[in-house]
Amino acid sequence: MASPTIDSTVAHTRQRSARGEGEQLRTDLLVAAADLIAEHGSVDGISLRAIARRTGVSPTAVYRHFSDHTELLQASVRHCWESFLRVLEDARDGGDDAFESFDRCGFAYAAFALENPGQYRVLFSHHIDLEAETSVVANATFMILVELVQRMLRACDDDRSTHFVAVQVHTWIHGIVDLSSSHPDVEWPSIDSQLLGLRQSLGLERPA
Amino acid sequence: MASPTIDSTVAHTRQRSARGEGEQLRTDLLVAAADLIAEHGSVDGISLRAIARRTGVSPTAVYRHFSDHTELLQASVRHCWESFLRVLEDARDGGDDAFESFDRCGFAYAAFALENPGQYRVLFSHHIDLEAETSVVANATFMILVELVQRMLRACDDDRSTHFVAVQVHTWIHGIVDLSSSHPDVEWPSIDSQLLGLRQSLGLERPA
DNA sequence: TGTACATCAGTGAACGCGCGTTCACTGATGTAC
DNA sequence: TGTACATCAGTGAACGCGCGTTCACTGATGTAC
Repeated sequence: MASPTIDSTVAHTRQRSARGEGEQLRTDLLVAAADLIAEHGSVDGISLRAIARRTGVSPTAVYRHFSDHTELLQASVRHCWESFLRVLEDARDGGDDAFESFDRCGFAYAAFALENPGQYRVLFSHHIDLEAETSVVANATFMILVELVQRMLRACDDDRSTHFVAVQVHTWIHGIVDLSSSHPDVEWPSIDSQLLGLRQSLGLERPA
Repeated sequence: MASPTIDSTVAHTRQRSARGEGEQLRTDLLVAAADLIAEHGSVDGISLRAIARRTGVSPTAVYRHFSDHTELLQASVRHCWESFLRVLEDARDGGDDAFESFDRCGFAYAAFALENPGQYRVLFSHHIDLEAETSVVANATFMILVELVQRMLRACDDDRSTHFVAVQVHTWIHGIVDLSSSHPDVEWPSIDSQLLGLRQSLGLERPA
């Protein structure tokens, strides 16, 4: 409840970047921050000093790349969104069929959330003042879904509102993965059967 | 992102409880903690001193009722669960018809979550080591749902698994209210239309 | 080819702050005699 | 009816800690001449 020590791991090993390679530290800090967020399950309580420690660098080195603690956390949230978007794009682009893309995206979505519950929660379950650029990325992930739903509804001659159905898919899948990852002790039905139930209940099946 | 000052409000007004009324402070602390959790949207970062300040009492007074910071937060989470359970029980008991009870509970659930987003998130969207007694309360809320689903399925001669359908209802409604309250800036369909869509998609309609 | 200098990627000490917790205390109120 | 005392509901000062941020610095490396 009160946060246990979360950053005992120190990277003693890091050696100073070569001249001109200073940007490497920026990336290293974002990755360390994302890891800490993932472990902690929240962006609150992730200190600048803990991120620096995890990266193997003094707290003051952070200020060479970020103007303050807040900017570092914001950049790291954006980093998480970009990872998530890439996962969904890859799943979508694994083939041309909309129904198969939908299934692949569903599994990829669930896999990301269950493997990175802390990061996922930061993306969707925590009210954060996003920078504009992050909102753009967040919107792009939803547009992947909207597009797939549109292609499926067309293939079925189904005249439901694309946006409404996309919201239904999104709210439901979010509920499934958020509850599963928040309450791993509960015996949930398998993710596969839940995603199948979702697709059937929402009538998103390939026409016969 | 970095927590803004959240506890500027100090209750100067509180006067010392009368002799024998010392337990009043315990309740006051739980309410103050729940309020702070609700405002902050997370249990992390809610300090014992902030709770004492909000209650109008010195930090040391807390130790007359709780052994430490963690115990205070745990008790306050349990307090939130009990409020939530009471809301659902009241909604369920507003009439005998299972289908109407289901609708009342759905609205009550959504109303609680949207009016107390911080509290709701603490209940469902944050992995916490619950004490045993809190788990009992949490289970009781799910059993309300299971029971209602069972009555509806029976009325429909529907042989689907009660538990599976109850999980479907739970995951979906959680997704709806969690996303709505986490992202109030997005233009979601109305809660009413989303709950209606849920009930229709899951085939929980009164037989004709 | 040698050297002075600028640049770069950081470090380390120090600051003021809020935190959880401890300790000894205060002052009102009920109770025993 | 008066008084000594126990109990109760707190308070206030102090502690050591980790925090975000600042400041002046270091030492390696590239570059101009």
